[in-house]
Amino acid sequence: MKTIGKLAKELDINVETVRFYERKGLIEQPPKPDSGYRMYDNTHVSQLKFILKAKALGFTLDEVASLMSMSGNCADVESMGLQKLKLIRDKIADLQRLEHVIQDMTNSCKANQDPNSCPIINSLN
Amino acid sequence: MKTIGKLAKELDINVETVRFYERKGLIEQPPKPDSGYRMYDNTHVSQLKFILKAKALGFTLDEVASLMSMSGNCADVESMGLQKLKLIRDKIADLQRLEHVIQDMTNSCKANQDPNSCPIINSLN
DNA sequence: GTTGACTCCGTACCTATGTACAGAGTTTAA
DNA sequence: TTAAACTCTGTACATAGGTACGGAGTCAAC
Repeated sequence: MKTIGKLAKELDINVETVRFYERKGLIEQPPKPDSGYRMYDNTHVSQLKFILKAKALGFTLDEVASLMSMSGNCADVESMGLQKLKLIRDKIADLQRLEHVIQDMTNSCKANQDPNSCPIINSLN
Repeated sequence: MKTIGKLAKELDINVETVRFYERKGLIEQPPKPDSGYRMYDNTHVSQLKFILKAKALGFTLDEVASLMSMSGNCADVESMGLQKLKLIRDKIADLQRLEHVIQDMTNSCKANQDPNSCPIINSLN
């Protein structure tokens, strides 16, 4: 059993973040003995690690909550993964379009001989 | 000369957005005759189109402000473009890593035979 | 000339994910 | 035993880019 400070340090997150996740209902309420201090055990550590990993994969906190409540229903989880996958791919496609546009623009800048005008600014006008 | 409502409609943006950009200093202050109503001309239309195009390329409003104030200094503009390009490429790389991880996960789900466990949930635990 | 549409200003609200702080109580180490 | 460190609750603040609203004034059409 550890206090919130130890827990946060162990997971390298902020104390306030732990309380924030508690308010959001993402982690179980820890028991609070006489002192009023939250006391955490390894269950909470596991839950928080789960949240942090899922977050790192790009799931929002609401999605993490869903994932946790699906507890093992593989079809549902897979469907959520596929949905996220589609989102990621769409975003990649978006960014690649932007990449090419901006690449072209900066190339025009490099080729530009006229010091009094800029191809990027011109194409935005 | 047109009022803010006509302008907003022409550009298909919100009236409040126009005022918001004005507060941010992105567009010139329009004259306000006796009525107190803002009156816009084609200069403002051009400025707003510039903003909308730059925004669509992924520039933040602060960056748009910089772009507009660089007025023609091609080297500065190019440098900003290259910076944005790097950011976009980093983000793409990030997303591609995620894409592969989640792809692998959902593939494991498809291959999964055990109805009582989910490879995605397991790998997050 | 009146009614409805439009505009004004200032401020609050929204999303998502936290972070910070004030003032009070608790625990721990020297 | 006392000072430092920690925790509590509740609320405000932060980012970015807007959106919404209240109450008052103005304009346009019938």
